[in-house]
Amino acid sequence: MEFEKNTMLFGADPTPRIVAIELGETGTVRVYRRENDGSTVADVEPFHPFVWADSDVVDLGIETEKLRGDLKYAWLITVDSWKELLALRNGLRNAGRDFFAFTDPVQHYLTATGRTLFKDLPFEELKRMQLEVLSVVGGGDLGDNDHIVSIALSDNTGWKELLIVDPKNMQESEHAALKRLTTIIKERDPDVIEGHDLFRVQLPPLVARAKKLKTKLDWGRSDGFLRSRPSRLQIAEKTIDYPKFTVGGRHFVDTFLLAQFYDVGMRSLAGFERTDVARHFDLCDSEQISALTGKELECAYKDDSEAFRRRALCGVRETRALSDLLSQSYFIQAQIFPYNYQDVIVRGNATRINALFLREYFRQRHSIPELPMVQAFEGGYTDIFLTGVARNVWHCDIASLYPSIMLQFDCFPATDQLQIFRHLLTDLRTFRLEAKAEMRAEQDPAKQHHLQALQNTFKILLNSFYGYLGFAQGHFADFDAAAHVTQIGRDLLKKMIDWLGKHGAQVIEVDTDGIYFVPPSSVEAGVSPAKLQLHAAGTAATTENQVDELQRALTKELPPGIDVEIDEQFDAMFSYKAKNYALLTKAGDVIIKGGALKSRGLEKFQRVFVEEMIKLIMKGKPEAIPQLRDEFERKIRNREWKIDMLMKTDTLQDSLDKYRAKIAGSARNRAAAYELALASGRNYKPGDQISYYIKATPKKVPAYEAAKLASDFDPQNRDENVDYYVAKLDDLMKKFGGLTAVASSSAKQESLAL
DNA sequence: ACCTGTGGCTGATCAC
DNA sequence: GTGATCAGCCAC
Repeated sequence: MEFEKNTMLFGADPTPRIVAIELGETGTVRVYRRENDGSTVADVEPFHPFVWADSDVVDLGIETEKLRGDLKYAWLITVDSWKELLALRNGLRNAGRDFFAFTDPVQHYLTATGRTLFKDLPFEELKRMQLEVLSVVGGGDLGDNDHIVSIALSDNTGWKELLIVDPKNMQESEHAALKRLTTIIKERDPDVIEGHDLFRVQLPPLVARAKKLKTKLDWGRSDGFLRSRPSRLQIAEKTIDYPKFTVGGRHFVDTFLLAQFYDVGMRSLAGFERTDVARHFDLCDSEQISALTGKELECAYKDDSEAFRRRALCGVRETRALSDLLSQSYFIQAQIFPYNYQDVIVRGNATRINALFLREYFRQRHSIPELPMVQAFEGGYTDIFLTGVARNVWHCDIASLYPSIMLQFDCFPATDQLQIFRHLLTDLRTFRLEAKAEMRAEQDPAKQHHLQALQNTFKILLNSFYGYLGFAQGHFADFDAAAHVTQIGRDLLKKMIDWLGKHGAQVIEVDTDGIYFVPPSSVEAGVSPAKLQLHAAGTAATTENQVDELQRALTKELPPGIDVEIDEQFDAMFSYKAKNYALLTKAGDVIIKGGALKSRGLEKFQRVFVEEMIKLIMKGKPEAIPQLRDEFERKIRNREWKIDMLMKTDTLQDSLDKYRAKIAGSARNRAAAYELALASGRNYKPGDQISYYIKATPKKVPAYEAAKLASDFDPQNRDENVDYYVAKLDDLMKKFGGLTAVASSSAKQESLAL
């Protein structure tokens, strides 16, 4: 199956192996292509940016094209250069006309032509260079005393080079290193420059030093300069401000941002520094070398030691390995969406889907709608029917619930007159199944890996379509349709719950598309739920039949196209609150879900304690819990742990200025992490993490006054507030005290006991 | 300039 | 104390 032939998804122009697009001389773009011999050629192509307008503009002396259909923006104005487009936009704004236009010239070009980057280009043929700059901080942030001490470079062919600034001849040597860096970039001509925290940490000092030392960073493919402007990135609940750097004809990829995106799905990274991420993926070839920081690093540098060289090169090696893992999915997405490679990474799913809609409406010369009025709508159904411990717990869920509902019940945007939504959803679903099947059949590991990345990309896209319906900035968003989808989802789930209940199952917990329950045969009828002891029944063979039988019976209750899977069985479940539970797998592993049980907002000792306690509860040994508590208390009082067990790590969401402003305006409460960040005098930014603990104080004071940075902790002279931490332990005991023995009923189920 | 959605729990703080 | 509010994090 050649997925790339689907023009709605991949664009209508199949031009292969484009590696970059750059704005050229007036009215042109340069299209850089990779030839089969590995060289790069530049084609100069005409450039016609455009504006969608809500009315004819002949009165302004501009020609327009009337588009099909009766949607709001039904006139297309095309001009011959970027300069003209900027002038047109100003003209329309001044004339009070309503219009819509992309702000990015590359999106204009790719949308208008139907081209995308990287078609038919293996990932290995992309020229990726890694960069790591080490600086010595001589005072405040990027002060005059700061210097670059080394620039490490590598690329995906295995080449590497280390530029070290001579400490005895700082200025001249630094100047030479920067010039050499520019020369190397021009000679090796990478498509992509990769680095960890490239935008916030690596590039700003380079620019600052280059300015100071009067050397130009003309890294562009046609000699253009490095440019930057403040930008903002929303990653789940975090907002990261960063200077967005661009340079003509190349892409910047920041593995720090890739790690942030990765963690949204997995929530498994300990931190976001390169060493944290590399360690998580088991990419550290030598932790000690990599972890060499601060003073140690400075000494190693001044001694001109081998350790310094190894450390400096270790960074780019790890960055390359990280990028190998994390950037492939975006490489594929760049073949689909009309965005620059570096922009595909930072654009959200719904924004990217919007770009697909607009490209297809443009191709078909069809009018487009205005942004819809925002409306709140209800989400998925969540409920809990039983708290405490249950044994022999099964899980069932509806396979890809929202995509199935949208297709089965025709929940599509009302304004989508070309039915793009339906077509894309249908195709993506087919493609995903095919890519999965092909992947299983494939022998070559490299091709298998590619297919895996492809099917995963399809999956993410597929799951974003529902979100698009409720996306305020999507031209084809439809909040009524979104509300309809969730309404059907809630109804389906309630139907399943009813059916399970009627057939003797005990439903425990429900969330959106899945149900945890104790199967019928193991629920003892006539026992008061308050004393209900649920347990396993039957042999493995009969269980298998039971699963099939139940799954068939349940599916029969539901509309066609809605498939239920009983996908997992567990030895035990600890049900605490909605979206908060733990599972004991048949293999003996414990899976914990929910913020109340495993949030990063809890100190490590609390997370460990909760995990151990839940294990004991699920394994039927609650009597061992007081011992566990005493052991933890002893370790706290004897100060046996390293501070990482007691410290809390918070992520700064606001800038320090914004925090100050909010405090001044009583718009928020004080918080320890911000108070410490302010007191440190360092330039903390949103997205940065602060680790702190509570020190002993003569009087009881708010946490933010007793907080101390973990980095200021002195193991020789410990000052943590042991009573504070023991009290937390007892809070946990109280919190879970009533749920340790057997399943207890919630208020809703108590009526059954009567 | 940027932006998928809703639902739910907890700790910290603060006004009452 | 108690409840309200906010921020942060998590499930799906």
